[in-house]
Amino acid sequence: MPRASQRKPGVQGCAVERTMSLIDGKWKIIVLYKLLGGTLRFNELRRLIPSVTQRMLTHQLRELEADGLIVRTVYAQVPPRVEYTLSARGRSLEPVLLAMKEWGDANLSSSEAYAA
Amino acid sequence: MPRASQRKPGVQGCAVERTMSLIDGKWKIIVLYKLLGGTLRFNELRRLIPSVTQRMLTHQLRELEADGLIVRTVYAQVPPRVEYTLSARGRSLEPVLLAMKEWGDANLSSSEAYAA
DNA sequence: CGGGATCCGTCGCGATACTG
DNA sequence: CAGTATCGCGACGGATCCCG
Repeated sequence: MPRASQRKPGVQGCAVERTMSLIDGKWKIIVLYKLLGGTLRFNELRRLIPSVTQRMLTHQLRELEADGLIVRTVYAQVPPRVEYTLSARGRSLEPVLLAMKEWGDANLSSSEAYAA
Repeated sequence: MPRASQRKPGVQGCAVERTMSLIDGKWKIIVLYKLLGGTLRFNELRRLIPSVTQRMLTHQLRELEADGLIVRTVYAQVPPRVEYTLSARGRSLEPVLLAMKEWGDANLSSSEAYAA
C-alpha cells in the first residue's frame, strides 16, 4: 500500500481502506502501539523497535505527525530532546490496535497456524 | 510492508506486527471486508473493487488463501466458477475490520480532518 | 469466466555516512 | 540525541496478451 498519507481525496473508497492508508508503512502500527504506553523519546522508540533504522523511524514518525496521529514536541536543549505522544486522534485508534493485538495473540500464538 | 505472507518466524516481534503482515497488501482488507458480507465470485469482487486489476486481485486472493484467511472453491464447470469465502480464521478478523471501519467513519468522515 | 505469463515502472525501505 | 543526505535494490503493483 504505497503513498501513505498522500491520499487523493476522490480516489479512496470505503472507510476501512482510508483507515489502512494511515496505518500502513512498515512500522507505524508498532510505533502507535508502543506509544499507547505513553510518551516516548526518539531513541526510546528505537530501543523498543530494534529492527527499525533511524531513517525509517524518522520517516514514519513524520507521516504519523502529518496525519495528526501523534504529537511531536521538541525541547530546545543542549542535548536535543524530542518526545512523541499520541494525539487524541491517535489515541482513538486504541480499539483498532488492541483488536489487532488480541487477534494476533489468539491466532498466531507462537508459531502454530502456519499450516493453512 | 513487503513480503506479505512470507514471514520469517524469528524476525517478527509483537502480535500487532504479525497481524499487520497478514493484512497488508494494497487490497487485502477491502477484500476481507467485502467477504464479510458472504461468499463472492472472482468477478463479483472485481466489480465491488473497481480499481483493482485482476492480476493484483488474483495475487492478493492467493496470499489470503495461503495465510488461511479465505477459502477458494473451484467448480469444474464449462463456464469456470470460483468462489471465495472467509475461513473461520478470516471471519475471526471481523472485530479488527469493524474497528477499522468505525474508526474511519468517525475520524475521516467526508474530507475533514485533513488539516493536521 | 477466471485466471496465468511477461514486461516494466515506481517507490518503499535499508545501509551508510555526515551534522547541529 | 535526533536527526538529514545519498545511494541503490527489489518488492509491489499496473498494463497487456494469452489460455483452458
